[in-house]
Amino acid sequence: MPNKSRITRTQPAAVEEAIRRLGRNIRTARLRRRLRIEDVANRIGASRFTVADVEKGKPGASMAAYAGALWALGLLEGMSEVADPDGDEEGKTLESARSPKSAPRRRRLDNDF
Amino acid sequence: MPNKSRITRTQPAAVEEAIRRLGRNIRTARLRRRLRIEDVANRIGASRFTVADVEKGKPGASMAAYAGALWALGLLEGMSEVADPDGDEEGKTLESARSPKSAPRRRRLDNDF
DNA sequence: CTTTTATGATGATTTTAATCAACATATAAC
DNA sequence: GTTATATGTTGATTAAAATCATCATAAAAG
Repeated sequence: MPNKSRITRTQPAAVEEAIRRLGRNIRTARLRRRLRIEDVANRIGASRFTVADVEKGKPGASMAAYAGALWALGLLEGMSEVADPDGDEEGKTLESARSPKSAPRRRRLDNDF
Repeated sequence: MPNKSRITRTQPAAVEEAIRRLGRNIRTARLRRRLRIEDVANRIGASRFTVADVEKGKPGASMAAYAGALWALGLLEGMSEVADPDGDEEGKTLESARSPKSAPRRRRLDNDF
């Protein structure tokens, strides 16, 4: 990351916690399968340090590292359900029969949020 | 990433596809909520470019970026279920009543996989 | 159609992720 | 207990992520 990388440092507590939990889950799954960190690393072409970061729930680690670890453990399918449009009830309710390709225009000075 | 960054380049097709799908799902959820890429970016303290990368399913983008986007859309909870130990039937079966803190020792020259 | 805004694309800059080496520690196997 | 292996830690190196600026394109609103 470059310029004032805010994203990896200033994150809502809920986000950091969710990532840490995912890391712990991955670690639990690996140990249950009797695999070493290095085994997982070898399967996805990464170093043991990167996989260790994933298990620690490091926010800055790449999605490729997390998804790769899940794949190596046979747990990738669960990721496809995250934010699945079919399960996004709130989104379906908000959607007004249309499927816009860009967000609606904002009026000038409409700095909401 | 540094030295010969393999992880973000050499990924199983299934991993890349799963990440792309997640990105598409995030985009769909955002549009349903009538939010701009920039709105999501502002909520998590990221640039619009980073959020755009997430929606494109860029493997190298950080987990913080993906999780942050999910959080901004109220979809973070789904992430907690990924690799959830309680739902990992295969893992539970493999686990032999014990909870080892490190993987089992490997005999010399046991370069499996 | 016109206007306005959201998004895409490219290139440059800066911070950091991913890597490796070396050593320390902890845990499993015996 | 001893031994061997898995994991943790620290610091250095290098490539890439995140950022920003700018311009181009596309789509919504009127």
